[in-house]
Amino acid sequence: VILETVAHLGGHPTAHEVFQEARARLRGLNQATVYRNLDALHDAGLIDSIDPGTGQAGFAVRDAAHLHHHLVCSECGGVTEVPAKVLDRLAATLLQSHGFDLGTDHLTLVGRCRSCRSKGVPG
Amino acid sequence: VILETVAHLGGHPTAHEVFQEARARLRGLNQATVYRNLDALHDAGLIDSIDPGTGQAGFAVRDAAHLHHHLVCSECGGVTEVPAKVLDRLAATLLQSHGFDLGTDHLTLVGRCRSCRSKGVPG
DNA sequence: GTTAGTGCAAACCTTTTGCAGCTAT
DNA sequence: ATAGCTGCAAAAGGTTTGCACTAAC
Repeated sequence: VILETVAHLGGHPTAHEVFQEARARLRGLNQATVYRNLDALHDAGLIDSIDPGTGQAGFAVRDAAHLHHHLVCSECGGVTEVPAKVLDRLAATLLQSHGFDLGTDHLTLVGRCRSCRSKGVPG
Repeated sequence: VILETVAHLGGHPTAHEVFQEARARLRGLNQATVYRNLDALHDAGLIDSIDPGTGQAGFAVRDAAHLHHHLVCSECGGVTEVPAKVLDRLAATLLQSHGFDLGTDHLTLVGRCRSCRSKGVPG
C-alpha cells in the first residue's frame, strides 16, 4: 500500500506526505511504519530516495521511462527536472577517471536558476 | 575564531566537529553560537556549506585554489574529491539549455565507488 | 511457537529559537 | 540606553528505536 501511495502521489513526496496520504487509506497507520516501509522499498530497489537539500527526504517510484535529475536553486529553492541523459558524458568521464559509477537518477545539482539570476543579485 | 577553526580543521568538518575544536580554544563556547557564526560566515561568502547526504552539514573555507566536488558512494559512504573543472562542460550545457548556473564548488554526486563496484554486488 | 510486521510512545540527532545578560558604542 | 553578540536551555523538525501485540506460517 505504501508503494501504491508513492506511485499515486507522483512527483517526489516527502515521508510525511506519503504518511498523510497512506493514512487516508489505512486508518491508524503509523509514521514509523511508513518510514520502515519506505526504507524496505528503497532497499529492494523499488523506489528512489532523494535528497533535495531541504532536510527532508523525498521518494519516488523507480521509473526507467522517466529518469531525471534535479536542479535546485540555492536562492529560491525551486526545483527543475532535467533528463538523465544530460549527465551521460559526465558519467562516462567519472567512470573512466575514477572508477565511479554515477547514479542514473535523482541526483541533486545545486546552483542558481534563471529567474534568480535575472533578478540580478551578484553571485 | 570560528573561521580559524574551520580553516585549521581542514577538510569538511561538521558543525559538531567545529564546535568541539572551537570549544577547546574558547571555554564555555556554546553550540548555538557555532551555528550562528557558521551561518553568518556562509552568508558572508567566506565558507561553503556542503550537504554530504548524511544528515549533517559540512563546512569548508572557500578556497578558489581548491575548487572541487564530491563523489559520494551510496554503499560505503566514502567521499572522493574531483576537480571542479570536471563539471565545466555540464555547467555550460545547463546554462545554455536551462539558464541554470551550476554551483562551482562542493556539489555532491551520488553513485558507487570503484571498490564497492569491484566487490561485485549487482547494481 | 516462531517469524515478520504493526501501533504506540519515547528517544534521538541536528539545528533553531527565546530570553536574559554582557560589551562597546 | 541601544545595538549586537553571547550562553543557556528549551524547542523544533525529521527520523529511529524499544516493546508489546497481532497475524501468518
